Amino acid sequence: MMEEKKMHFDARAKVLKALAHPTRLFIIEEIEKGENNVNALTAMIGADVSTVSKHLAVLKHAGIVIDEKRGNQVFYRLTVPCITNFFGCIETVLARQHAQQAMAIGAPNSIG
Amino acid sequence: MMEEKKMHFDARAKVLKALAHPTRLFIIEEIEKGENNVNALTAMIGADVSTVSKHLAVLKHAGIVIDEKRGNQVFYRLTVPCITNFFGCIETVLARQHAQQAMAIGAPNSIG
DNA sequence: TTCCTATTTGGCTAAACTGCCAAATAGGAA
DNA sequence: TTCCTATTTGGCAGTTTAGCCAAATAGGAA
Repeated sequence: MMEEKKMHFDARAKVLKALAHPTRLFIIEEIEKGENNVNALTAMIGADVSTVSKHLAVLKHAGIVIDEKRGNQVFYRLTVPCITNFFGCIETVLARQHAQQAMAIGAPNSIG
Repeated sequence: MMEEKKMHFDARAKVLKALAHPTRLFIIEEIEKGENNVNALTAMIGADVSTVSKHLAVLKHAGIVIDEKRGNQVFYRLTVPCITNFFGCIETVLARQHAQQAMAIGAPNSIG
């Protein structure tokens, strides 16, 4: 694997890694509707504030969200609007999984 | 967070987690060109065969690739064609990161 | 200043992930 | 059968991640 290509895959993998957590996906979907502060997100998620803060830090470090301090609150919003439709293909994968399961129940050996 | 929604985020996170590794991204890009067997991929990647085999198992378990045994070789291919264009948004995030870095060098406080 | 709220950081434990080696498994050829 | 190649599986050591609590930091109000 060429060195340049490898760095490219590393960079993409880092972004995906930041996305790959249910709480962080929730945060993304939530702030896609509009910016939100840590406290409000924490109330919705139901985990410790420190946990939510760290999830936000992961998203920020990956360049997915951006933060802005106003008064003693910190508001987060998406850096890129495309993140949400981004999930269309994942849904396709999931739909396929469900289809396979259904086929497996009906006809165990018919999957090619 | 509602239970139903939580399961949905869990499912999406699992797919993303499977994608979030440079070697697996390489595999995806490679077999997107056409099916490939474990040996050939291993040669390209330059890791141990067992390592590559496990990466393929992760992708398979996530429903991203499918395998087919022919003779004593196993060929892998993508289950869904969309996985590749899927990365468009990630590139946008990465481009933004680079833009931010460039701006940070030229004008440290001008990022909104 | 002191107090209160919002957020981040440090530290810890438990769990998950990675990559290698060695061994097991499977198919084809002799 | 035995041998060879292709692939998967088991296991182990090192690294990373997740989530909590406690403590530190920052801003606003009294």
